[in-house]
Amino acid sequence: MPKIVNHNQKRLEILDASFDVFAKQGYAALSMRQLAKSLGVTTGTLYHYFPSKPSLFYSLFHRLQEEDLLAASQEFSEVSQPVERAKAMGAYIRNRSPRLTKALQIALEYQRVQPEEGAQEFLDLTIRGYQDALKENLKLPNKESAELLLSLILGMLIHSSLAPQASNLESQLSIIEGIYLSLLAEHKP
Amino acid sequence: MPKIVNHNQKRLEILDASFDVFAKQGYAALSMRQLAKSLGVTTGTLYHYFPSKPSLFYSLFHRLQEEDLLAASQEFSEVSQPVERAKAMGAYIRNRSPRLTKALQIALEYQRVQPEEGAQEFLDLTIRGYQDALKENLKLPNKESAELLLSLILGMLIHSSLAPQASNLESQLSIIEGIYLSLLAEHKP
Amino acid sequence: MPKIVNHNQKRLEILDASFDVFAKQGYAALSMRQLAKSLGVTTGTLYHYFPSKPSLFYSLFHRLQEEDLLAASQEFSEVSQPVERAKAMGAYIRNRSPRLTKALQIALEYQRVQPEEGAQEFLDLTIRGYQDALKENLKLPNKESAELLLSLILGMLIHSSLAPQASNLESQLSIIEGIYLSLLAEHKP
Amino acid sequence: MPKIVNHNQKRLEILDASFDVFAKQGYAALSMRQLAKSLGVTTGTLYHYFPSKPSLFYSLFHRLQEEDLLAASQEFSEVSQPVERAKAMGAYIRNRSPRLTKALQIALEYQRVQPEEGAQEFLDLTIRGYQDALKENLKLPNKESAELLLSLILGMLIHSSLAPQASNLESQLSIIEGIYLSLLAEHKP
DNA sequence: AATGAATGAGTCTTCATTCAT
DNA sequence: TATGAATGAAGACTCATTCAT
Repeated sequence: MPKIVNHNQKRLEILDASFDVFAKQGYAALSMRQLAKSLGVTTGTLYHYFPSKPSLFYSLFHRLQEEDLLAASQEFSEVSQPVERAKAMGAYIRNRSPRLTKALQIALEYQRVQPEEGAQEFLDLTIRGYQDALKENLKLPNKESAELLLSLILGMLIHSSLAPQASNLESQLSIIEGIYLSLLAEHKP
Repeated sequence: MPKIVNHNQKRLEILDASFDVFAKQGYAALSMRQLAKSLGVTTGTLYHYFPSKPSLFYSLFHRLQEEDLLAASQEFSEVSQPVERAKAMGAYIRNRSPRLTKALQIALEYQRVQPEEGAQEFLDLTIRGYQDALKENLKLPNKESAELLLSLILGMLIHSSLAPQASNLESQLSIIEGIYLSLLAEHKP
Repeated sequence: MPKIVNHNQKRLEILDASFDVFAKQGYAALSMRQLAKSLGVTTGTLYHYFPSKPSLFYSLFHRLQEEDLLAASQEFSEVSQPVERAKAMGAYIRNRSPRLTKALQIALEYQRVQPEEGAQEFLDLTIRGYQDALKENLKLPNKESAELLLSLILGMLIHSSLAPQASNLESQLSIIEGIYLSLLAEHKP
Repeated sequence: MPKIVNHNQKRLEILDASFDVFAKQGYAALSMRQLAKSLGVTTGTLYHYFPSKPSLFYSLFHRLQEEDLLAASQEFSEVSQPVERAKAMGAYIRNRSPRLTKALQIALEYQRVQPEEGAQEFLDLTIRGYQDALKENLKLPNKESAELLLSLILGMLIHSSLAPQASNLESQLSIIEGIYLSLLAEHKP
């Protein structure tokens, strides 16, 4: 019984430690041996906890998404005034942009690595989860505005990842806050 | 007299034919043998025209970017009324979204594959090129709005690529057109 | 008819130009493309004059051996006094040691490259040719002393090639001259 | 607990078993696959113990040289009379000539395979090691005579390897013994 | 639970060689 | 005669994975 607990706990430790390594190197360029070395274990140990490389990667992705959704709903709920919500949203993105960027890169690779059936469906669900969280937490009037806001956030992250020199997160964030408020306004009167 | 082959033209043919294959499989998952087979040549031929797999990939990326910038500047210039420009922009994205998505995926992998110095700089320049094209062709009032619009477009492409079921391109496009017009309006009065 | 003459002449030009390249790079490490490039021709041209890489190499070796034997018999004959012959021998080795070393390296590789029957026999004949030339030109009393003298020369070349810092050609040459004279003396009284 | 294998010992076993294979085929003509097959392992195993083909070859060469120097100093020390030392030397060469020849061939290829800086220096040191061993064990009067004797031995080995039919090891050995004695004598009075 | 030795298929790349022009 | 495009087998090396201990 206690073994099981430790087993699961160790699995999670491995996943958490793998996040940065995968984000930095990418799935294909990171061998199981390198990953093991980075974590200070051996390949045998990795295979003791995960049946295969893809499976480890999927588990990592699932865990990420769990955590992110949880964090999102915790962080910018509890704010009632639109203007304050707008600022909370900006702060959330600003603070978490490095982590969100890595997570996005991992999601993009997840799609490539997994050509099986369920993967796409799972991605769809995940994205929908983010959208719903946005809609709820930011009290958006409809699905379309949540969709657009998510696109905008994804785009900013991709943009600044692809071309850090050509992208100014701050100036974009303030425009986004404006867009958010106008999305709210459109449906208020 | 040698076998008559226009070396440079054949290079381009190979690149053009490689586009879809790379976009579909991704860089790492596509072996030179598979690529060669897809193109109906042998690996030897590939290496006759390109010194290595990364170099082939870089050439592909360069070519893409050249073409896209050219197409962009040709397509939605020549339109004078803001509302018409907004529609032209929407049409451009709608028509080209599959190709733009592939190109974006290739750009994202380009970054991973090429950790050398010049690559990041080149990506920055490329993105700036797109931004400038947007600003010019859409007569945007300032750099910031071009930046934001590009983020929005990138985000939509990523969004619909990651989760086609959870993303409605059409509804987003009409919102984007509105945003474009309001970006214009802000600086008009 | 004149075509044939040119053909043979070009063959020889290629062989002569190949000598240094093969000596420097070694057989295995020198590709036909590299060789062609070094000579300022194309691989096609190489294959026009030689049916294969081994055959080109064999031809090179044959040519070398022809030339060397000729040069040897020309150079240190015509000297009647033992002491002068000893000095002529020393001078011959001193002057030609770089070329002789390269030729020896090529001979050693020839053996490796050619596992076919005739090759060993040909090498035996060649070495015997050198021995006979030594015996004749240096008026050695018997086969054994020619054998030994050749070993000594080969050894010096190998020695100074393997470890230039640990080998002093000059001091060895003067000892060799002494050995030569004592080999002569043993059978004179 | 891991599979119990003494890593270092297995390395040495691989090197020892590789000696004959490399000596027979030569470095370039021996693929890692062939070598692995000869040793009854897989290429993966080879690369588990050696990071690359050159590195395996270098290790082999280092090991050879270690062993040879050790054997030399053990074998023909402990003999006090010059004439007996001369015979011991002859016996040593006679008994070990096949192995010495292989080692020499490997040394010659080592030079080709390794164009890096340290290699030439290492070869110089090695050869100097042999020379010093000769001088010590055979009580030679000076460096020059050790140099010459080594050249002679190298030459005999090369000679009989290149042209076994044209070379009589026995007759040369007896001449060498004489030369050795006269080298001793020159400096005795 | 954990190790790390072993496997062998697969990767990128090179090369001798052929052949249409 | 000469070119250089094309071939495909083979080379060095890597990697996910298995398994004896």
